[in-house]
Amino acid sequence: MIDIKLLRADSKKFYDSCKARGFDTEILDKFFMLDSKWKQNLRTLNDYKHEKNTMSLEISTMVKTGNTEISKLKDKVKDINDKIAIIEEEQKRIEIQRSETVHLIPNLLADDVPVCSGDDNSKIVKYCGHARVFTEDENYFKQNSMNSTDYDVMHVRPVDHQTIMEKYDLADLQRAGKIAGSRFYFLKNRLFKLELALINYAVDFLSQRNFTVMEPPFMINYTSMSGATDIETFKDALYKIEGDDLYLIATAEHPLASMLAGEILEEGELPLRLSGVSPCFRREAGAHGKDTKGIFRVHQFNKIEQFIYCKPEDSWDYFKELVSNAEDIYKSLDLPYRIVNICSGDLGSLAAKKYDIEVWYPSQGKFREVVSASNDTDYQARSLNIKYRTPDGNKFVHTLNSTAIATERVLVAIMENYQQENGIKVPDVLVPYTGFSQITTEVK
RNA sequence: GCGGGGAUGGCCCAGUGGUACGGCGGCAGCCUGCUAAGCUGUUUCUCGAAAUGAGAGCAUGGGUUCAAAUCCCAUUCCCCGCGCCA
Repeated sequence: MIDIKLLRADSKKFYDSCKARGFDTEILDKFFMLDSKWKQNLRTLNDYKHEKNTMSLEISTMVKTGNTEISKLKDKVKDINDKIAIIEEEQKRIEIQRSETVHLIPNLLADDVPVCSGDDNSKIVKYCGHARVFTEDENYFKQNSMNSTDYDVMHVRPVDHQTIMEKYDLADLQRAGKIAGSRFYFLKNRLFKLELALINYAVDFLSQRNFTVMEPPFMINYTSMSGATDIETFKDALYKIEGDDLYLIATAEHPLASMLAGEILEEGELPLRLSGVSPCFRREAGAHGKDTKGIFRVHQFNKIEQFIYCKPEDSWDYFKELVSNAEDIYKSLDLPYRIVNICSGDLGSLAAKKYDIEVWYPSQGKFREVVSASNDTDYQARSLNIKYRTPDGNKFVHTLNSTAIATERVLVAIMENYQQENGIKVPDVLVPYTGFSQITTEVK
């Protein structure tokens, strides 16, 4: 959530930011309307309460001195109590409305976010790697990789991952569909082992970079979820457990962010580098018809997430650190990728800035998102009330998050980029984790 | 799931209906040749330009009362014991 004091003091910033994101600025107008009402009410409420407290004190001294003429005063206080009750009820209503409104106001944009909308307008920051590109995709590839010339031309379209999975008996989507529905899967044999290898690789990788690795709760309650996300917008994306106040997490970011809710950290504890390994559950409502085949877009996938709590003045440095950690992973896996500066119209409301890493998928002839790194500045920390102690008082920390590996998407990327005539080569860095270097029909 | 105990400011802890005691730590100042000790103040949130202004705040939500940390009801979490369980 945004800083109400800052909003009151510098409303123009917020109007500009909202416009750039394509948000309706009416919410800001609505906020100011409700806020002035709220302030007005608060004043009269406090005046009445003051009067009440004074009288109560008078009664107290009268009781002590044995004065019995207190019933008149009691009646007066009762009258005031009635008035207070009426205003308080109204104030509660206003507060709820105001808080709903405030939660709809998105974070202020960082200065270097491209102002526009639509995926195609996000700015390509960097391309890296050696790609395999089907002849027909050559122009598209060049246009979207800052004119990279580092690629092999394929004269036959590379095979898509669902075909590969079928051929080598690596998954069972049909039976998963039977028992759970579409967008679920059984991962089998060496593909499953490859997934375990990816998880272990990421865990080792992040441990070496000073992250505390952990497995978080896979379900959290409403309060935590709404603090960690923009829950009103994402309600349809989340699975709710019937009969309990629990939601399945859509990313480990949710528990990693809410775990410190309400806490005050010591300056020396920061930065706090945390990594969460968890399944992610997403309803993918509104994605009908998109990526319906295979395991690219599914209701349940595993992910290793990076999360950092830090001091406000350091957060842009840690943003770079998160992105370069992720980059180093894709470099080490030798997957061709580009980095995209997500434009204002596509940014989630928590993020001040977001970089995506997109890997080249040769069968699709497209770059597709595998990593999303955001600096949420103090927006998430304010909703969750996470501060740190400074000599000038307690201040909100900044929070940042980034994917390290979303395993299902990376498995797809490996199958597509590492395919050979009679199998899939395992990326070199993963071989120590898998114990095999090929996925073929011969061995399960 | 059952029984018992508990939750108070950054931390520890007191408080059986009258408006949060005390300590520790942190910060600021005073005192000191320096350090330590000592002394004084301060320590959460909100409204307010500010006040030597006011309000709120004792796990959460209700209730009783002129007045609730305190009494009543419900809920959450933690600890101990029992039960169940991969």
